Amino acid sequence: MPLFSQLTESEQATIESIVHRHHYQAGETIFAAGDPMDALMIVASGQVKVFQLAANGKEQLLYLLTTGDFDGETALFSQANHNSFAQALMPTQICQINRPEFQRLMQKYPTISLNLLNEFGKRLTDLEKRTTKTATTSVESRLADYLVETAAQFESQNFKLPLKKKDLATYLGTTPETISRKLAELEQRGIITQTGSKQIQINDESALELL
Amino acid sequence: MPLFSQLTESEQATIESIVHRHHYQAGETIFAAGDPMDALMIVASGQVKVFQLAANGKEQLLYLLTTGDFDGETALFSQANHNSFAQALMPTQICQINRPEFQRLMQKYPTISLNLLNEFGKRLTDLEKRTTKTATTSVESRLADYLVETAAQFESQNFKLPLKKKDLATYLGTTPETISRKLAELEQRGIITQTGSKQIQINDESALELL
DNA sequence: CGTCTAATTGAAGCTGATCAACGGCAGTGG
DNA sequence: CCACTGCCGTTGATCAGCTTCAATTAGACG
Repeated sequence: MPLFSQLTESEQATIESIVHRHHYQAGETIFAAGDPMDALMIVASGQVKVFQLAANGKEQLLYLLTTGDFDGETALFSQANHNSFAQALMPTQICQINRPEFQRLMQKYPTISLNLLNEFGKRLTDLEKRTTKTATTSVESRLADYLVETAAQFESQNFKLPLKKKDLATYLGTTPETISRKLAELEQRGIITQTGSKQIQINDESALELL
Repeated sequence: MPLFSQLTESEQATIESIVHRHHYQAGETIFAAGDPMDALMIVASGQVKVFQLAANGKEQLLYLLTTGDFDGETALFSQANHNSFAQALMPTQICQINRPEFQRLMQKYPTISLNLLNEFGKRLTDLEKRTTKTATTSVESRLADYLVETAAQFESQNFKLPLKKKDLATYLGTTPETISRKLAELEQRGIITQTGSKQIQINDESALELL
């Protein structure tokens, strides 16, 4: 729980008692756009995708949350509704803290708001970068970029995509067909190899980087 | 100064004494990507554009700051470098507060960090929405959306674009040529009228909204 | 008044979306 | 254990929206 990492064990235990736990199966919706947003959601285990739906029905993947990630902070201060959807991608444990209780925590432990500010900052920086990439570069280079970043996360040149290609497409602002084609093209050029389904082997990282 | 709005007058006066003032002319660079980020920047008067440059040289406009807006918060906690550029679009007054002094302020007046959190939240929500729009809808509908929002800000159906079309293009993730064409098309359809340069008259707001 | 940048307009080309059909894999139920 | 049924992913063909390049005009500012 990075949010509470600076607290002592007994303090963290107090938080345990405040938290409400929920379990979701793969495919289940955790919240939908329009739902009142009155709690902070922390992913205890599993994987959650957070996305928006455009008026034309197209999906945009915003965040992929895994253990320790959280969401729903935006309106922990002012009342508001969700503007995105959250869906479990696998069996997932969620902890929730209500707004009033979270506000009390923040007052008691100011370090929490600092952690929050840091997390917000990271997210902003990340989104700014993604916005720029999506608007100014080709699908090919966005995909290349994603592969490099993902390899860095896994600390391995051989990894399994943590996402369905369908979702990866909406993350990169494109379609599954295009992803499929571009990956095939990269493989043909010898830059990557697709072993199993979703399993990717990077052969020439520098080539990827200069796309 | 929305950041300090909850403080008393004398407290705000104290802040006055901490602040470093700078003046920039139209076109001047306030900071560039790679510069060390060690101060919070507040726009006292004027207009500032914050943008990123992609590897291919293309520009992406992220924020347009006017009086009272601020930037540079992302690294008020951890040392880091700017990843964007800021440029004055007209004669502009800037107030700066160094990291250590700002941190002291935050400790003394916790309301400031709440204000910061709120502002971060707004920015995140806004960016998420923009990312979705850019990735999932046509230039036409993004432009229509922008016109509606801008009219709402000015509280008038007849307003002057606060931006050069060139910059508007990078804001909407397209090119000046396309903006020009789309505006001409909207005018031909009778939905808007372009009176002076940059002066826009909305004739049929509902038509814009359903694009 | 002259210069420089912004904006417009035209023509051409390309990237990527869309539509449709097929193959494959996984989970389900008999 | 096998067959059935969806969904995911792939591949092909077509098409449109937008970018790009180039040339011209308009506008801003000293």
